[in-house]
Amino acid sequence: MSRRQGPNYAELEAGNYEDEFVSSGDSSVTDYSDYEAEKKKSRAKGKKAKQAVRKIKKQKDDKEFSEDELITINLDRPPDFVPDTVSNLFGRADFTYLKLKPDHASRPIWISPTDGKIILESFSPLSEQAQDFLVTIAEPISRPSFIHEYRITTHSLYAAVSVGLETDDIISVLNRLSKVPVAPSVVNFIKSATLSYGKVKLVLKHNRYFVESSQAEILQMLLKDEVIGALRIQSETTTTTSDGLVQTKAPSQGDLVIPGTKKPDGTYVNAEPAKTDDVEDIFANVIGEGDDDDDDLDTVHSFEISAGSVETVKKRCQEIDYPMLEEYDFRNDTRNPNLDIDLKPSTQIRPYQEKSLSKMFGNGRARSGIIVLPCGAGKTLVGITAACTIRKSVIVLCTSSVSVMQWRQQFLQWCTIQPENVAVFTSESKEMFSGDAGLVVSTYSMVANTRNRSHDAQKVMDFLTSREWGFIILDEVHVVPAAMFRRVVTTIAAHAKLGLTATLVREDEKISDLNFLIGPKLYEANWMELAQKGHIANVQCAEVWCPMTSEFYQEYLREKSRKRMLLYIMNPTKFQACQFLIHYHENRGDKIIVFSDNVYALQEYALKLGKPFIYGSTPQQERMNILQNFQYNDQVNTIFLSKVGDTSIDLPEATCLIQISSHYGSRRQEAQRLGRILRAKRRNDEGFNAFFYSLVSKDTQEMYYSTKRQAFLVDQGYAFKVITHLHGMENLPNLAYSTSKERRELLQEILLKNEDAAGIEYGEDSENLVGGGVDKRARFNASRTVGSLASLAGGEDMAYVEHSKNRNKELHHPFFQKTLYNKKKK
DNA sequence: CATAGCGAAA
DNA sequence: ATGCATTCGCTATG
Repeated sequence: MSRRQGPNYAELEAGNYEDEFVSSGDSSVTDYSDYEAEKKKSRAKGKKAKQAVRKIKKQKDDKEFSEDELITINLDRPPDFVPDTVSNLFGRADFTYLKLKPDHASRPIWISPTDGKIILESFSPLSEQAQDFLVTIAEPISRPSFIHEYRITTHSLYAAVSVGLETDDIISVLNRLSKVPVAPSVVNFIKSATLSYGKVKLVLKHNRYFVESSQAEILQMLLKDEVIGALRIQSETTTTTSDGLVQTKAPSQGDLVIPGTKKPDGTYVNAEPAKTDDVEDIFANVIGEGDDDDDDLDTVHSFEISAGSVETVKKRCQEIDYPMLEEYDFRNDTRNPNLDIDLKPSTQIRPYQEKSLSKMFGNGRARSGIIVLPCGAGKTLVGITAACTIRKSVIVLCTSSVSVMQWRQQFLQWCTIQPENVAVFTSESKEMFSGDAGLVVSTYSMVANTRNRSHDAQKVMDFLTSREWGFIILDEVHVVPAAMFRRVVTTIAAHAKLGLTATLVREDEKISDLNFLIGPKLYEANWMELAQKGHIANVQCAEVWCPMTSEFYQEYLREKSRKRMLLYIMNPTKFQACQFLIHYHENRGDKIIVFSDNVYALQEYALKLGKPFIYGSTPQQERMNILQNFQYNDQVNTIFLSKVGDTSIDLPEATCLIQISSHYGSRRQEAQRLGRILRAKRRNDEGFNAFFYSLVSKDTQEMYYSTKRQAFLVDQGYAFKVITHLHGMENLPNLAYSTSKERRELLQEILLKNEDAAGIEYGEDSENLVGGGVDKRARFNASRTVGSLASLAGGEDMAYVEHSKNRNKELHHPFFQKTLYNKKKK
């Protein structure tokens, strides 16, 4: 299969380079060449790593190829293949001089010599293992169906080293996977970037912070640094050697078992994938559960710094390319009391959850870092399992008090922790656990609050800051402002930190902050892969182009940006499309969520269609009421949500999502919203089971934003289908705004509403809508006849037609009556 | 004493 | 630069 595909593709692609990237004067500038080839030779490796390296060396096809053996890329083929699915591919540089290895067809990746970009053919049989490896050592840039793009950066290499990979492993595996010999520039970059990585550790012992390394020279070097040297604390209580450093015994490793990874028959899930050939063996050794420690030395050296200067030192270390790893040797921590917590025997964790945890606990200690999983993929369970592995006091921070209750509930559901050991710290409940160790769930704002606290809150805060925490879980790390984060991380003394997020937006200032505030990215899941394996829903994404009606477009052209927005959101055609899609999917048996950023539009839409809606000022009680009805009441199949739905509302499983206002091109929001229907994990083998629509008014600004917003999802491999015509929409009974009179009235209303935009008072009506009640405003469209929809001209129909009405309903099990968190009294 | 409503902050 | 949603603590109300 790939034998056949590989060469073809390679040649086509090669041919294409010639045509597409002629004369490459402006190849992207890179600092790779700046790294001189010969720094110091990398130090002796740990035994396991050595074994892995030896094993690779043994592979027959890993030999060096002589110049004669390499194939010059054929430039005479026509450029059949246009690589527009991958952002920029190799830029505009000319790589036709690269020589292919003779067996390039069986090797899945290309590596650019100039900027560390890696292209992976995801149809290669080796692709899955290669992906495992590449996400470890490189940043995923774009992962559509056939070709994936990665990039090696200093950050990604840092992450690779911190999960236990060594310089030589990285280079040899890369070389083995690559169709072309890995360029010396790339090798040198990897060497020089990783040489200093993973050598310095930050260790919290007895509430004091130590900078630790197995190499005294490195610490001496750090102490000579003007920033770090000044922050050192000389303490009398510890004995120091002649060089001024403290010497202690290096922590030893052992056989750590992550709970939940055992199958019922007692065998490890780990051992499950049958090794079919040596290739997999290599990957298991090199990438897999890399439990090799950094060195075999039995002593480590350290010096102390104050808790207050931790952040400065960490930042400085990052700057001088000696980033500190934070590790917690929890099994040898006798000072902090153990927490009696374990996963319930029935709890099984999934392979990718286990994989992410194995990155965290790879060397028998708990590494600090970030795990990236799409929403609905069980981030919470990963956090809980990690807590059950460490078995020390845990503190969980989330963004809202709603998720606080969810975390609490999940902990009680999945593991054996006693309810009296669980404390909730929010504005409405300020608890402390009574035992030696326990679990605290709180919010960022509660902990990071700088304003004056109530007396109780202060008492709890003192409790939190006075003790040493084994583990801190930081939920939704991407939303927390850096400043607040800083405060949290510095005020709470925690040995291990785990950040959880669904979307780690790259090339963002905040993300690099996270790198030294929490740690490197330990694991990032591939959405498509999870969907294929049935862990999350398979989603069909579509962008529906709704032409503006002529009246609206006239006004649109006249108005300023502020009013323009309202006009294209309230575009009658869009409204009709929305109405049609709701109708269509309700008949399919879907549960539908409609998102609108704009509160005014949200209310207009919802009221006119007679659907319940939730926005900021909807009281908590009523939200619950609406959500309960949405989940269990067959009459309520559609709800409208404002931005509240993005975070902090526990949405029941919906299967269809419609976006009517997608302003401000935020990729993260788009991803987050898509995540709302990923939870609906059904029988994926039957095709798509969730639908995501973006309604866009044609020829307006929206088009631009929409493309921007989709970028993240496209990079994750989602294909957006453009729908220009909704088949059958004209025949929908009660189609709104089907006469020009109605449209004119709407336009008048909008232009009027625009003036007094502040005074919108429909909030009080919303309780009437629960349970499918129809608002008085809905009667206007009660018996309208269908008008012609000349404006909705277009070629394509909706691409999929499914008529099994009850398919999706089957999975709403009537007996799943969830206990209401707000029924609970403190 | 519980709860709703308000303003401030970020 | 602006809108939206959040949370916290205070205060009025029965």
